[in-house]
Amino acid sequence: MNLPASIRAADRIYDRVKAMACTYRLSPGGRVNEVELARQLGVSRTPLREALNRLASEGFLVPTMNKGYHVRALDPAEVLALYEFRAAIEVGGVQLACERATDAELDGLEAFALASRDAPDEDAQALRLLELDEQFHERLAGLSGNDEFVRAVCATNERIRFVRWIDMKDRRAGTQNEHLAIVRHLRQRDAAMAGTLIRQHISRRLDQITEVIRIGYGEIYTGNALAAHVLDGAA
Amino acid sequence: MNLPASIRAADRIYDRVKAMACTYRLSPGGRVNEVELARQLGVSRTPLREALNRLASEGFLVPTMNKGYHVRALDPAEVLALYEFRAAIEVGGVQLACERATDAELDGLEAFALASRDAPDEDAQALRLLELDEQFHERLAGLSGNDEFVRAVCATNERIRFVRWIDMKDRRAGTQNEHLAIVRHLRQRDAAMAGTLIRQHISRRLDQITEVIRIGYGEIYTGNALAAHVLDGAA
DNA sequence: GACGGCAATAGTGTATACAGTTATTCTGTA
DNA sequence: TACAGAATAACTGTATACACTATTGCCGTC
Repeated sequence: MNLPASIRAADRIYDRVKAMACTYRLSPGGRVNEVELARQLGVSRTPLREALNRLASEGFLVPTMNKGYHVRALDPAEVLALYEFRAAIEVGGVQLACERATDAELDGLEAFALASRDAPDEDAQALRLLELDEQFHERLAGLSGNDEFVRAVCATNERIRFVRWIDMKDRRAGTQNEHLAIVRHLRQRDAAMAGTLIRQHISRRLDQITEVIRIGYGEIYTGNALAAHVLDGAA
Repeated sequence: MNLPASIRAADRIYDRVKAMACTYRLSPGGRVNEVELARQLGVSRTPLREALNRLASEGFLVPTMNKGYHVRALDPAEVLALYEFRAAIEVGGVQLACERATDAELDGLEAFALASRDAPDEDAQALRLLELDEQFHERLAGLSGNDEFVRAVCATNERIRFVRWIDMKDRRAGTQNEHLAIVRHLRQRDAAMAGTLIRQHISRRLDQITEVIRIGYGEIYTGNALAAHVLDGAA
């Protein structure tokens, strides 16, 4: 009854290509060359196309008739839409969590937020902060007791990961304290306030997204400042 | 036999297989036999696998290591979760619509709801009602001005279509009047009330889902009572 | 008859070949 | 030189072949 580690080539490269799309090592707007990419990844086109397919239906790639796939461009309007969508999901999830989460679960989440806030300095890199932030939100969504919320949160997190990573760079503090505030209102079973807080928490930097994306494009085109590998396994 | 003449085979059969999964012509829980299904659809396994892949990442199928895909079973808990999720999305979308929709757009939606309510009798089949219902909700989501909401609403609609179809059979009236009430509160820019109404509208029959699913299983296993083709192009 | 191992079968996952479509280069003409 | 159009190359979409895994049926042992 042992579950062998996933040996499917399609699964392996799915993660790699997704990482490449998230970090924009595949240049945004550019066309994906299947033969070239397959060669680069050391597999044939068949499993690669499987991965591209899944990525397209998740919104990372855009299929074009008889011209394969294009990497979705870094579009401010779209990122904004994703932030809005994420806010709606998380507010909804928090309402359910407020009804359903046990005190023990909330204790666990509070401990996580506390530990994240007091993490040692060497962990205070933008990447590490982003990772902790994503984990908090995913765990929070999990307290809704509804996996659809978790899946939706994870999916949107992946699509805005790059932007949030850029954003994290000059947003050192505050995040974890806001997380703590949310958990504490949940423990008081104050759904309305928790919902308001998480909405603010997500919307706070919404007006700066366009600027962040401008910076992001700079990072992309100034070469390896992106440190291509760093975002690969963030979640 | 390689004829990508007009459109991609993968796209064609994607819709067909999705319909088969939605209507449970592919028996829920059962394993999908690729060679058999490909033969049945008149294509090779390659485009079929592409379709199966997309359906898996959309939640219609469940991939299993070295055993292909299984049709997702009709699980009450999961349908419940989808209803909850849908409620959260639509409530969020309505808040945005309340801020952004023009009076003209709301007029249009109201006209649609009115026309739906007063549709001629021969249109009052469960399928037709479901179709109108889905369209209303998708148009409503569209007024949020955020395509992510639309996509999410459409996606969840597809996954609960079968259950709602069963449910529609003894829920003739009321739906359209509730739709009208929602639009009218939107026109008064009363986001709170519109949100409450749509949440109620969606949650109303939540407690009967288990029963509905039981009936659904009956329909599935009593053969063509399902009228397999009817749900195919509902949206 | 029950059970365990082994052969045979069926089925998935991957690679490769091929056909049709799009992009590019080359060539001739004005 | 500029440009149109054909020839060529590059690439995608599909079919097929093959390798490896899981399942099934069979046989012998207990």
